[in-house]
Amino acid sequence: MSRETTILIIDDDAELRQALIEQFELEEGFDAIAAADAAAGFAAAAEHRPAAVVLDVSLPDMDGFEACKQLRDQGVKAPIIMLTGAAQEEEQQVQGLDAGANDYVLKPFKFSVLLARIRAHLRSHEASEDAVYRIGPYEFRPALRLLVDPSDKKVRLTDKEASILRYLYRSGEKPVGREELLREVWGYNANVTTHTLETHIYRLRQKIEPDAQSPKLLITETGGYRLQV
Amino acid sequence: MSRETTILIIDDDAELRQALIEQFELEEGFDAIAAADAAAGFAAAAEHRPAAVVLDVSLPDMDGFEACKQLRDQGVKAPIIMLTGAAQEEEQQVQGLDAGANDYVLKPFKFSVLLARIRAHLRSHEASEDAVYRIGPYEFRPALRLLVDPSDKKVRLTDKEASILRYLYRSGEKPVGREELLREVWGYNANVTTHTLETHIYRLRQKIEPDAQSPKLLITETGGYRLQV
DNA sequence: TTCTGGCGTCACGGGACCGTGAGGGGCCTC
DNA sequence: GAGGCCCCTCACGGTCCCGTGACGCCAGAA
Repeated sequence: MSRETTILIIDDDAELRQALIEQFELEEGFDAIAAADAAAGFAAAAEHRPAAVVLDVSLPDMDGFEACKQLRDQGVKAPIIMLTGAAQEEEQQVQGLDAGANDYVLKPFKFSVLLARIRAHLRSHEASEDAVYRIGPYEFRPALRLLVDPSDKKVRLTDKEASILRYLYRSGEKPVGREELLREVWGYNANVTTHTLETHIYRLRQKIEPDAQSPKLLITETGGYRLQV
Repeated sequence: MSRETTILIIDDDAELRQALIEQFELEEGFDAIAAADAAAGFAAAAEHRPAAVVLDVSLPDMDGFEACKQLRDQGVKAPIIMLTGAAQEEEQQVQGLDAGANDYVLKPFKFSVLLARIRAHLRSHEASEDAVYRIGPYEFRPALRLLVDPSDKKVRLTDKEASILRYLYRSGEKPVGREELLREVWGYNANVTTHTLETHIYRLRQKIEPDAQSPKLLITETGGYRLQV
């Protein structure tokens, strides 16, 4: 399924790359992709829109600080964690953080530490305006209430529609009961009926389903709805 | 002025506390407040709503992990940076980050490193849904388009009103020209006149100024507006 | 078969939000 | 003092959003 959180690793050390990919994928259930130099990293970032980036400070074609800046210029809002093996650390840390990195981890590091830091950044980035979810063929930006399809066409969602979609997304592929959805979107003392919710689902489908008659993304389950991500 | 970014330091080492306060205040222009134990820290967090928290792992009345969790439970969404002097670091780092901390810095540390990390967190927290600004007597939550006054009364803002207020806030006390504000709020090719903006300012004043006739917060300057924070 | 409950479809009306028009006050310049 | 400019005030109408009502379809139970 396409819902996995994607981590991009940019490092010229093939061994480390491979080790990180394996641990992210097998032990943590992330999607991990890797690039050996900055140029490949930029391309991968543009294509896969990773949820986080692990970036080595020394790359064959560019130094990591410059790469970090260029990633930001390229529009990458995801957390960037820089890795270093260098000795004179303090100044580099400051430099890295000022270049737009979110964190700076010294080699050698324990995988568990890197992982905990990535998790912390992902967690705090969740609540960010820049957060981007992938739903079927769409890019979904909850804070902007916007869906962007592959041909870059933009669909504006209303407040309620975006809230529904966000809650369904965060529930993964688990079906969400109508009552639960009402509570989450309308508040604990929702004084609307499930019929109102059904109407919003109807309108949402008109916007996101190519064929609203046979929904492929926003599936009806008995008692609720589910997102086919 | 009340606009300074407030940093809360919770540490039982009086010397370190004093050194940090001085550096934050004198060298960096932050407001710094300090507490010697967790209980005092909770009270200070509730009262001052700091933009970031520096938290020692070992406190007289509670360990730092527990303190971190309680801060979160208490509703503190600001970045929390934990400090440690302990030797067995890795496990503690993971534990701290899992407890809800955003970062974990080892003692001894260079002040410049701590500062760079705080800056990085403040920067990324700016774009968060949880960001809270202080405007005059109000708490302003841009993502929720909400103003909360001292008596906890809530004022809902419209989209445009919130955007205007956010941009003015981010400009500090510098006056912002009408054209600039139009560009920022309505987009680069705004096809509305400044008269539209003036009307929104009028409506905003109706909501936030006790006496809309003589504005105390949203001040008219020649050519634009300024926020008296 | 008929009935019933769950859900989809669609139209209607009210309210919120926003842009604009009309008018007015204050200040400066001629 | 007349005119012009900047800005405030407030009302009007259009559009979007949302809740609800009315109706229809389908499946399972009676």
